Amino acid sequence: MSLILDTTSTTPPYEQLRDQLRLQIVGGTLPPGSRLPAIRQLAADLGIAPGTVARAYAELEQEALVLSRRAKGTVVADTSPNAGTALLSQLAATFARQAEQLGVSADEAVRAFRRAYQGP
Amino acid sequence: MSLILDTTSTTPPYEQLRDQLRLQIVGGTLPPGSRLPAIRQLAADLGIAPGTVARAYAELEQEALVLSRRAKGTVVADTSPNAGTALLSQLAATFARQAEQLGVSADEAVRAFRRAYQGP
Amino acid sequence: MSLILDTTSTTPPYEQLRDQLRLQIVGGTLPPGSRLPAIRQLAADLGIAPGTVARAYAELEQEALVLSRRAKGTVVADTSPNAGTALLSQLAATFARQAEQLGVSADEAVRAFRRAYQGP
Amino acid sequence: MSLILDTTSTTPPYEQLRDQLRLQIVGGTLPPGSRLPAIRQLAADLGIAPGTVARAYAELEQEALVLSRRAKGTVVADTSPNAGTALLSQLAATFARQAEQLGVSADEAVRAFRRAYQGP
DNA sequence: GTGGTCTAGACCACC
DNA sequence: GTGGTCTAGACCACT
Repeated sequence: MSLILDTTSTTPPYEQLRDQLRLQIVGGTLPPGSRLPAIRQLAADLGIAPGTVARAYAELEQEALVLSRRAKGTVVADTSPNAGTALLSQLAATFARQAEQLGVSADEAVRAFRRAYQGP
Repeated sequence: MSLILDTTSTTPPYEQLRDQLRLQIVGGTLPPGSRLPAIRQLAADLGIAPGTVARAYAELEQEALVLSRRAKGTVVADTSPNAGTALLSQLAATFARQAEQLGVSADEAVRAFRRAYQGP
Repeated sequence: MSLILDTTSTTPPYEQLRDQLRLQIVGGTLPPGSRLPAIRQLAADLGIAPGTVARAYAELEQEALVLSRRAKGTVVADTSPNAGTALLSQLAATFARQAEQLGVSADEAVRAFRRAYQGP
Repeated sequence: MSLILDTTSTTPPYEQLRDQLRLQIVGGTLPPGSRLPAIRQLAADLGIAPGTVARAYAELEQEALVLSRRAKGTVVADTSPNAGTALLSQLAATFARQAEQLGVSADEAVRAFRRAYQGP
């Protein structure tokens, strides 16, 4: 479980948490049926208040990405297969807007991306 | 001057403003020597308080991207020519990290990017 | 905590506050880990607006002399041991420039200083 | 005439000007009877507005350090011989207060001063 | 008219 | 209760 918080950012911790979990769920790193860490456990690990973790989980539940069952914890829901594609499109669009504002060509942006990419 | 605020975002308006101006400055859309809108003018246009615009300008001045002089307005400074490349690398890295967490291949991410890109 | 504002000076209050706190931090009067007064508390004590204190704290955070954490307050950071020496050199240089412009010898300036010094 | 303005400082230009002129008058670099530069001339040299220079001169006149005579310009007045000593004491006191807040001994402060002093 | 600062009070996120 | 941000309006120094 790689979850990292930047406490100096103005992005609230619950959003950082929610966004990272969403990526891992939709991308399959956290497959349907797997359990998220218990709220108190994760809060302790990250050194934040339980309410903050709870809020991140609640927002994911509202997006139907997880299910919270009393006393059973929070488990990853079955996700629609195109959720990943939709999220990727959205993230790509953000980068595209930035490149456009920078006045950078598509090819330049792609080269910068390939230089940065180290993944699978 | 295309400057848009997303009032639903949790990113504070002064950061949205600062980030967009930074892109346009290092990208050359706002060339060295050009004047930014007067604080009160831009505040009125965007429907926000002058202090919010002032803060965005102040942070850009701290990054040495602009110079603010009393009674003379705020002017784009001479920027190091590789500032644009550095910023692009950083933005590309953010997108790359997201793609990696999503478990998406570089080629898939590039395809999504090219679909979203509509620029020059 | 000795913090005094000169309301007749043209030096803005947030700078006076910042400068005094900086001296006490790098000098060790406020040791690493110690808490600064809460923003609203100090503002009330000094009879100024909270935003003014907040700005002083924000600038110190930017200099990495303090750390501000939501709901945890503002705490003195670990500072490089030569920060004090560097600051002393800078203040001594200011006095030296003034003495030079006055056309005063080093010995005269030192005598005046020793007469004024009442410290530890 | 060495007069330098720091346009980034929050100290208003008219105060910077006034303070530097005061040092040079009281210290004898500008002897009694000598003429200050014409207001418009100095303003042009420094790249500031004439009103700013006029204000600095006006404050010096109020301190009886200069005399403005219509059409004859501004000339340095006869100054009391202990003006220099008084000003030196005041500047020394400022440095002493800073050293004290820094928790630095008189000897340390003096060493730092002698290192910085390069004057006559 | 321009930026810089301050006020007084508000809401938010967090603990 | 704590810091972070925003508002709406004010005064100042400067051109």
